[in-house]
Amino acid sequence: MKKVLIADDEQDILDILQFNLEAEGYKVETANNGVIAIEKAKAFQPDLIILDVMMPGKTGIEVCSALRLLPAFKSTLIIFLTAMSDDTAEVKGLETGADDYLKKPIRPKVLMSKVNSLFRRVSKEIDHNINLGELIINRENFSVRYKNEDINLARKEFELLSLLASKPSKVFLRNEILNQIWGTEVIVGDRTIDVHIRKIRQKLNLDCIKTVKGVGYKFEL
Amino acid sequence: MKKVLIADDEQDILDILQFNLEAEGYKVETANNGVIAIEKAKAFQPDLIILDVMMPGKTGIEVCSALRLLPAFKSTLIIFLTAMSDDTAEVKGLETGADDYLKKPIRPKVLMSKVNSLFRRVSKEIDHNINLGELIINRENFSVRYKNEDINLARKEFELLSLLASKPSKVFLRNEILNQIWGTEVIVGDRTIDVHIRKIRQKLNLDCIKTVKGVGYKFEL
DNA sequence: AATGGCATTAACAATTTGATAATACATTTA
DNA sequence: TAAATGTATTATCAAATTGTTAATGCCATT
Repeated sequence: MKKVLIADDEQDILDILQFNLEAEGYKVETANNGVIAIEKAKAFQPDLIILDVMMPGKTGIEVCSALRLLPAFKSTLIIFLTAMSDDTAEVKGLETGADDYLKKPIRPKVLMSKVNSLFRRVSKEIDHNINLGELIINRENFSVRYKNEDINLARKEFELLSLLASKPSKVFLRNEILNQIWGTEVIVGDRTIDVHIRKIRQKLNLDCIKTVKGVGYKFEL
Repeated sequence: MKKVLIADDEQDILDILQFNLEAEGYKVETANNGVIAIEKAKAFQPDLIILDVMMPGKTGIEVCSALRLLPAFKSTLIIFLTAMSDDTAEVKGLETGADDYLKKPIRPKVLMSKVNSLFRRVSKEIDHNINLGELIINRENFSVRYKNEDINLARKEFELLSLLASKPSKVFLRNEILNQIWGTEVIVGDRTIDVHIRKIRQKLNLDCIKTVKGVGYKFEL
């Protein structure tokens, strides 16, 4: 079940949004201001955050920028709520890294169609992407990003990392790995895997591949 | 979701148009005059721009001409709003490169039918154009423009570039490429793709085709 | 028939990648 | 502690892959 966090200083709006979202099966949390929104976001780990732009204290835009700095919120969906009056807010909002915006007064149907279509959009991308906080593996682009920097992995290295990361915490036996990546035909020596593992560790400079002695390897952040 | 920019100096008109467009699921931005319209157009990158002809400062026609000079707006839809009185405006407007015009007073139903039908018309053509900032690929005329200069690509070169550019960042496997461009019947040698790639790189003089060794090629600006 | 443009191939150079061996290190076991 | 076992690291070489250039054959046009 998808989780949505709503932040607005008007209780009415919170109620309306919460009602509608819950009616469609989303799990909802609310926050009355920007500071609380950030706290709740960290605790609740929502898939979508709806942020009012004008809030006392921290504005929605500030909340958004703050969250985007955290790896856990790199790819969280964010929608802004703006009052009719603020004109430039929209442009600025999208630049800050929001995925969409919504103008007040809110019409539930418009809201829900936006929310649903955002989730639909993301669910298509999910096939190709393994998203692990600061580490993003994209099978379509054969790319690996860590802390927003591209890591250049060779083919076998990529396949190996990709395999391990596809099921974090699962221990892959050396045999399993050989079968998955090298196939049953090719026969390679024992040290081959180690060497590739080492290169990945080196390039990634991140201790995410654990050795399980006598058994195999596993991916774990 | 399609993006629409509306420029008019009358707030009433902006409100009416915005309301109707958003009700149909368009993402809307507004501008009160020509200068702001141009700024917003650049930032917002709308799919459709609705321009009032009579605006203080820059007229809609001037805005249109200015935008059409920029490659990013070569194929953006533009609709003019004209008062009953201006007679010649329509003709002039279409000459400047507008796709349609609308007479005031505006009737929402007429507006929406025009907008929708324009998008429908374009959605058929959209296959023909790939627009990537300074690089414009037009499948209809087999033409490629880079920085407003025509690049002359041979057929296979064009198809290849066109394929890669159709999904920037996606890595196309050599097999995929062969299937898409040469089909399954024809069998060509291994170096054929490379040679074409090289020629494209040479002619485009732009480092946009990346090699992913052992995998394939991808387009990336 | 001659020309010019294009697609393909051949041949070779350059580069990248993968596998292995040799060695060093770490952990467990006797 | 010494031996045994398993893994890490490094250098090195072989193999695979791609880049480049020139040459060939084809086709349409003149």
